[in-house]
Amino acid sequence: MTEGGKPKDGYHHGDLREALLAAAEEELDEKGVEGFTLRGCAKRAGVSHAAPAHHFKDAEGLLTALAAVGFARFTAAMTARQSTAPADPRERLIALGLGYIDFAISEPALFRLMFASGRPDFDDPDLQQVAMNSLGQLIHGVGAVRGSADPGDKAAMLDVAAAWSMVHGIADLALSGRMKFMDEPGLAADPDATYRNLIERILPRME
Amino acid sequence: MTEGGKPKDGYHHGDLREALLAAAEEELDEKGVEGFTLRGCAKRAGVSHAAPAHHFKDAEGLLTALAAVGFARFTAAMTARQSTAPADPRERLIALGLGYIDFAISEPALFRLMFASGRPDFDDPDLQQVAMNSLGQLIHGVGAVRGSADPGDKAAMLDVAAAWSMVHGIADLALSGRMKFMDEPGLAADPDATYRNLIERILPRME
DNA sequence: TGTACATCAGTGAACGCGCGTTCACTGATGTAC
DNA sequence: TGTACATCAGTGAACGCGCGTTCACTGATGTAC
Repeated sequence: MTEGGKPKDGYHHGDLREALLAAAEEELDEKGVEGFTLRGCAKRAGVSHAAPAHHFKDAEGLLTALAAVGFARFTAAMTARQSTAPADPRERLIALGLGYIDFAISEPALFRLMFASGRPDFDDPDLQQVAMNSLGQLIHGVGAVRGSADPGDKAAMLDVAAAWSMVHGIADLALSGRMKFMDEPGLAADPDATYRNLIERILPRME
Repeated sequence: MTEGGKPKDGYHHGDLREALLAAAEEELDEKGVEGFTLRGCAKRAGVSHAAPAHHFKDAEGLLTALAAVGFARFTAAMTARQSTAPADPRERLIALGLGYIDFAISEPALFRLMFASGRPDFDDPDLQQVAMNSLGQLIHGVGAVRGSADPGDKAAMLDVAAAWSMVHGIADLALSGRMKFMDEPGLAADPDATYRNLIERILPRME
């Protein structure tokens, strides 16, 4: 079997499942959740339109798997940002938030699929698992800022909700172009500085 | 001509435009942005599927008009909440935010259409106007909290972005069921108190 | 080492469906005279 | 007040299209013997 999802021979694909996921991502980027089509994915993968049925039950099945890939990448984006941050818990939480926003902006279609569409099956155990991992990362980051206080009590949950809401709001507004009004008053070049300024506002109450 | 969008006679409708907007809202509620269909709207309005063409160019035209209706109602939801709030600018801004969240939760399909879909034509002047009104209300509310400081400078824009992001994030997460994790630690009955707690966190830096 | 066979991934033709669009039409209304 | 006519909202049949689904099939692989 060849590596990397390349065709194995002219007939059997070798790793059509992976190829379909990649195709589905392209399809999603270009057509959006609304125009997403199973036939389109098959065509992109260079395969007959009946072939996907061997790997995914239907379009929702493919989108569910794609959403799971998205959450894994989402977690990775947050980790990546954190890995370049100073050890200070506040800095690490800010970095996590910037990673969250990074992901939304660089993969808008995937972000929309994950957070603003009803198409994936969110009861799917795999999807729930990876989504939980992402949330866990956030809970952990907030917990570190809070120090030794109980990570499960109401105050902690409120802190998590505050951090999540702020960061998610920034991401969603930025992704849909609604942060453009910020470009006018000559701060121009550095959106990260803007986002950092916003995220910092939720820190004071957390300590 | 009869009032209220009722049929005028068996043939001409009387106010099909309004009836189609109402039908489109139902269609959107039930099918979501993804399943929205012009034929479905016509059927709901009790009219042949070719009739809408006399009032809207196509499905996008109808959705654009519906989004405009949505923004008008959105503004009204914020105003309604503010009208029951104490005169204190901070209380009024919190009320505005709660109105924002109210709207998202009570009209999720419309909110999605307005903030998380590419289907309406956001370059449409009418739509842009009503959307601007909503944003203007927010800018005004933040300005009141900031007092006499320049409402157009960078600090003011950052305050607006902070308030907007927080409130929008809460709304979007609540609407997609992702605030459910807050239900566990026995705060149960009063989501408004939770949202208020979150919104209050962005006030300190604004004064 | 070679042959038979089960397995299963992929093909391609066929289907029915709902969609948007077009078009000749019809019925109601309002206005000119 | 009555008649002719232009206007325009709505009808319903027809169309082509792309979709998902089904089905008999074919080709490659791996395993039993």
